[in-house]
Amino acid sequence: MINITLPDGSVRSFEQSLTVLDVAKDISEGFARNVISAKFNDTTVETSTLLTTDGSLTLYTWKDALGKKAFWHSSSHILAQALEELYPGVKLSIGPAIENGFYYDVDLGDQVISENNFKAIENKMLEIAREKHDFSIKPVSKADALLKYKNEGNTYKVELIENLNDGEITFCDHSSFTDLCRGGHIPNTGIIKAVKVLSVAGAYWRGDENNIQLTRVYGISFPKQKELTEYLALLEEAKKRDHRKLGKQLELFTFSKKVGQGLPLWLPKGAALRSRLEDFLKKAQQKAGYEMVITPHIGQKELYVTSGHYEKYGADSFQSIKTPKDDEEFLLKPMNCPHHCEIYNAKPFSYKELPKRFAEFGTVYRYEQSGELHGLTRVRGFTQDDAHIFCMPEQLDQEFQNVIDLVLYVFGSLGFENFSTQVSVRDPKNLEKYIGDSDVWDKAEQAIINAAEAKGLDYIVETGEAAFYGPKLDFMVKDALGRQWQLGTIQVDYNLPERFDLTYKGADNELHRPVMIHRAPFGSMERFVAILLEHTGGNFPLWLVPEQVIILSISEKYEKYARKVLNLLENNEIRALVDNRNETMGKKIRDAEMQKVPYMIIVGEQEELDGTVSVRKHGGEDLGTISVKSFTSIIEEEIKKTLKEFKV
RNA sequence: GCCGAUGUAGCUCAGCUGGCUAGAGCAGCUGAUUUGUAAUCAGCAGGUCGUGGGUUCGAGUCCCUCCAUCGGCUCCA
Repeated sequence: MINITLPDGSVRSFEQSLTVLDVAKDISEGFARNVISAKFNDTTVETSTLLTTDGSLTLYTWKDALGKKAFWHSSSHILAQALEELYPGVKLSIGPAIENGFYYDVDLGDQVISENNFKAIENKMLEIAREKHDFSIKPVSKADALLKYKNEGNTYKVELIENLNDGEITFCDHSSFTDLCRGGHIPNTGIIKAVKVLSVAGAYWRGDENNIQLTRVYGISFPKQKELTEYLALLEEAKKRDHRKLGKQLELFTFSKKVGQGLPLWLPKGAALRSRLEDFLKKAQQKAGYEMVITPHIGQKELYVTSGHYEKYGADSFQSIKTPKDDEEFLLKPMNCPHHCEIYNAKPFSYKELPKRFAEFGTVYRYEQSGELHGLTRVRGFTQDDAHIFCMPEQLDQEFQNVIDLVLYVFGSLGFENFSTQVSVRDPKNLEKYIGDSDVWDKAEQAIINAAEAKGLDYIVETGEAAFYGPKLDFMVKDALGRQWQLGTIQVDYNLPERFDLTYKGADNELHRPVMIHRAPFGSMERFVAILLEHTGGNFPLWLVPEQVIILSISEKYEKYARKVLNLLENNEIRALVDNRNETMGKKIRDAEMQKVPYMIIVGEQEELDGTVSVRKHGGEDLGTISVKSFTSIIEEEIKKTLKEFKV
């Protein structure tokens, strides 16, 4: 007699051992047809797994995240089989399910896969799928497992197996195909009805660029053709929100081959938008007790030797700028902290004056690898909304929490709700990557976790993601295609104060060392605007948008009245412009719609006579004919709703 | 930096297996039209086909170099 507990707490008793699928059938035949994977006592199992003991069982269908995982994991086996058949001699390495689909990393020798081959791979995969092969898991001894792959000359699998213990090695079979595998499959290949090979890329073995580069084939699969079609349509939709496309369309920024790659040029509308963002933050920072400072774009090499940046990044950065005569060397500043440390050092501070909070929209230059550049999200010259807080150790927790409040305020004002927070700490296996004593790092990491806890953030801890001088709390947001980007960041640093010999006079009349917080709520203006573009699809909040209102005159006869309305709006600090082109109303509306102007005002004979305006919102909503005054209050109300004051 | 792909007018794209002065729509300019909620009509102008080299009687089309961009990998102070 065995008892199986289901997620709802109910217990089902069975006379004898039975498979996962049997339990599903016991619940309902219909349900059982949809069950594709399961978890038994926290271990992923197959639907064919025989249950011999009491335990709790969770059954998954395609609708569950773990069901999808099993589906895509199984699909990657089929991809591997297809590749083996199409590319003789291919060596398999690893092939997991990912957030959207799966991939397989293979060593093709001197064969090459390109987009032209995708169709053939898909067809082969579908052919295998249609044959409805069962997936079956079998235990294999380490010796046998090694023997198989040594015979095949597959060093990747051999390396993987060598790191496994005897007794925990399993192979998964379907059709004529066998692969080293931990398990977690769907019942048979026939469930996979639609397959798409999405892309092919190079990927270093074990993620290490010193290793050989394998070929990574990305794919996705679905139980219905319709779902694949919908997914591909979704991808197409997402591409329309690409900030590079929108930035061009809305004339916000551009790049020039002559100026250089990764060096963004802000166009008038983009520059205005950006300075509006800066003003917004300046206002909040002023309330929070920050003081603005300004520092130059270059600094003596010695400055970065002191900070430790030169040793860490000097070789892979823009190289030094030399002077005509003397043997001086300057570097383009890759960050603002060393400059701010010297501002702190400009005069002695008493503990009574701390914390000092120096803020600057500081433009920095970093030599990013060419393959890394990406629109406005990864560039070589960018402006950080930087600030450095110098405080006493006992002020650290409170200061850090205050910064979290500021970041949350910034995100809230711009409608970022789907962000995640991560605490980035040292990689304990690579301590040589970091400067400073271990106990100081412990303190810093603890301070961040304390603050994140105090603010109730739902954070994850990422090891190895810390900056070389200190751990950080990062605010991550996804772009249109689901790629994760770091925007806001808050970092605790005990090291630079040491290196720059920063001090304050304590109540005990002794000199003490302050702690430093680096922080940037936006992260960088470039990246923030990019992600904001992708999130809003170019429909910025009203307070931020380049043009809030466009006034469309029906004909030249009403241009004078249009100017009058413009004037009234401008008096109320509403950003508006007049479209008095000799075009039809339909054309003017179409153009304004494509420029994503939030409000269109139409003025003709009727409006001029009554002193009113006809209002159309972006997207087509008709607000009717109203007075200019009530229109301005509509605008003011909408702004008030999204843009709240920062409360300290 | 590495793997794969792409690069034709300001923008979006066509140009088959190499063959006469490289096409279209939009944007621009000129003119007509004076317009009521997503494209009025006509005309004009605009391109050393990313760059440099090569193959060929002949290259936008084939090959190589470099540059830039895109999708990944690595990296990200």
